[in-house]
Amino acid sequence: MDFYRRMELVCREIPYGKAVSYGQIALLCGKPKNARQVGYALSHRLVGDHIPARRIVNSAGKLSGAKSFETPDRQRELLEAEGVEVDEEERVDLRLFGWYHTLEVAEELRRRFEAEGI
DNA sequence: TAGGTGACGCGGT
DNA sequence: CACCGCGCCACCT
Repeated sequence: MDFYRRMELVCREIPYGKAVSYGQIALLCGKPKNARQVGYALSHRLVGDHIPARRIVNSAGKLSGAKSFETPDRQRELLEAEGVEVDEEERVDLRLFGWYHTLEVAEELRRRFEAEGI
């Protein structure tokens, strides 16, 4: 299975104005223990730049990858531009802006991976 | 092959 | 709350 190709499809499902953790992405990709790999893929640009990397934060809501953007505050600016509040600690409240995917979304993605042999 | 490094996460304190 | 220790795993020396 191609984890990075899966990541691309999963990331496209993250809604505008929402944020999600590395762990959630890994889970949807079928490898719940690979949260670190999600960060690795993003920092090394292994999944293309057309995915909403700005919406991926750690489980505490912190913008842990901000330093990898054009400028250190770029991620915060992009998120705020779509209505996501970021506090002075570079953190978003996932209870308010977190993306809680449905079982339907998870199954739909699984079917797609299966169908496309990913 | 062995050891080090993280855009990580969880549980304990 | 915060901080810390530890498990985790793909990659890179």
